[in-house]
Amino acid sequence: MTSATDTSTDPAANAPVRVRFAPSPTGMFHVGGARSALFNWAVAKQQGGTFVLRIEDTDASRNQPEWVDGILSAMEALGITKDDPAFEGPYFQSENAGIQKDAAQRLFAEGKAYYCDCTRDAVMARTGNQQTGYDGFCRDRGLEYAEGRALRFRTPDDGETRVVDLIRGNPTFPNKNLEDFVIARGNGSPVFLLANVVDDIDENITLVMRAEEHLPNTPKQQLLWEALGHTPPQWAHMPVIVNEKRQKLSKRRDKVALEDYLDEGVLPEAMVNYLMLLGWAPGNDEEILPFDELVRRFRVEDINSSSAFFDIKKLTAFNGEYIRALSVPEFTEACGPWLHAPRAPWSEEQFDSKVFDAVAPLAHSRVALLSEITSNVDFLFLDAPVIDEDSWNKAMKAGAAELLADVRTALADVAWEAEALKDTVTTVGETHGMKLGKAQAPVRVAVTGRRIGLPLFESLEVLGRERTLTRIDAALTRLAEQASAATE
RNA sequence: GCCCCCAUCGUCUAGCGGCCUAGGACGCCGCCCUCUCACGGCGGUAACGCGGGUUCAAAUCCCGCUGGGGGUACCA
Repeated sequence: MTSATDTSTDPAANAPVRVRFAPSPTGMFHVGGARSALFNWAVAKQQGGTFVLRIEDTDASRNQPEWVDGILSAMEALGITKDDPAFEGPYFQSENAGIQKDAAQRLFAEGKAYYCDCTRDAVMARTGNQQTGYDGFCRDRGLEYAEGRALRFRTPDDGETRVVDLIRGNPTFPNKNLEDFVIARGNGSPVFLLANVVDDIDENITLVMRAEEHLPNTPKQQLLWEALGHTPPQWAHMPVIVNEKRQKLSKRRDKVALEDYLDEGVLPEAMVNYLMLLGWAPGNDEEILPFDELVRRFRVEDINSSSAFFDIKKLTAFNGEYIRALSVPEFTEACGPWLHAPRAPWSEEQFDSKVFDAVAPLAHSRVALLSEITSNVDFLFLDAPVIDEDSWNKAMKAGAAELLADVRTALADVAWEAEALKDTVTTVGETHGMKLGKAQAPVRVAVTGRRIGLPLFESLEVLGRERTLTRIDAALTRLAEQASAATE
């Protein structure tokens, strides 16, 4: 005997799909939530259906109004926009409190739910301290409502509840394992299990696609759908996203806020593409694809059922691809936030957009995260380069001082143009028995502060002769100090 | 404890009984390009958890084991 059979009101079988994303505003927008939203969005977009955003704000103690704005703006960044005809909402669960309570009352009136005044301790004492759940003590006591009495749903004693899940087959739960769960608190407020179902019914949701952690809730919710006189929706439980230890990503121990990744310079498009590939593959051995194409190929049935590791390295690689696919002007535009305070270490007066434009093409392929742009170009805007000590120690070996001194002399009067600068350093290097690869190192560190970075001679050209010579002089001075300190 | 889910390279995955000597991507390692570092190009490394079945044939189906994970609230 299965309770999955419908009880009445059968919604039009071929009606356009209505999916929903129902986050609770209790913190930063989670990448796992982002993926859920995206998968649901993909289904709605592909099938000409509707995507409903519902804010589950019933736990007043943990909700913060500002988190709602965070959810909205994060979704906007992902391309899930209120302006799209497929988008509906946002609705707020708290605004549905009335019909949720009505539903609870109806269940009570029909004998499908009953009031219970058991405390947790009392239940524990009765069941022998085992975690076996509620024992049904109040089932037939005929209690009426009173402050402090919770309303419990009466689950079937036998049979089983089969959940039809698009991703994982048909998980089946013996009804005897389903305790009489609480649907309304002692103060009358509806609990998640009920509120969630009532809202889904109210919003005519036809496909509930959510994370696997909700799978154990599903038989209970399906029972509720039926008890309320409706045919349950289709279910699809997607795998959880895990950390390197294969545990569900949590805000406590893992970096999960979408905003954090965006702040580091992950392009939203790259994030969307990466997230879509967590638990699903578009086929054809292809990965980097525009969202529209991913939507075209998306199939709920093809979503994987095993958990997926959130691999920042691969995300970063995707981001590099997306950055390189940008035109230089687009790249420059995207770098904007990192070129000014507070993210940039230089002041507005020090910054020169023309100078940046000159090196942008060179930086373009060297950046996998937009935030990396600052360390690539900071030497152009800061008065003096930030010397990386490790780079200094590696580049300023024996002979570096002599070489630098000769380079400095040669650079004093040479046409200030990349090719000529390169020839100069090449020639000077040869007189010291160094190939260009080796000879450029001390110059690079003296001028940029690091041994890796943009092509040196183009950088010098943009920097200008005066500032270049000043920096070489500074390096020479430091070298001399080091030498005398070493001989003392 | 109980319930449920899951199981292919380190990672994300392709594979849905023969096209598999298991493909792609990230990572890693070489080589080429090269003023450093990147980019790009080329090559390499590396997986069907174990044991039983079913079948002419199994990574693919079934069972068991083992191992992971999720849930077990008057949170959502």
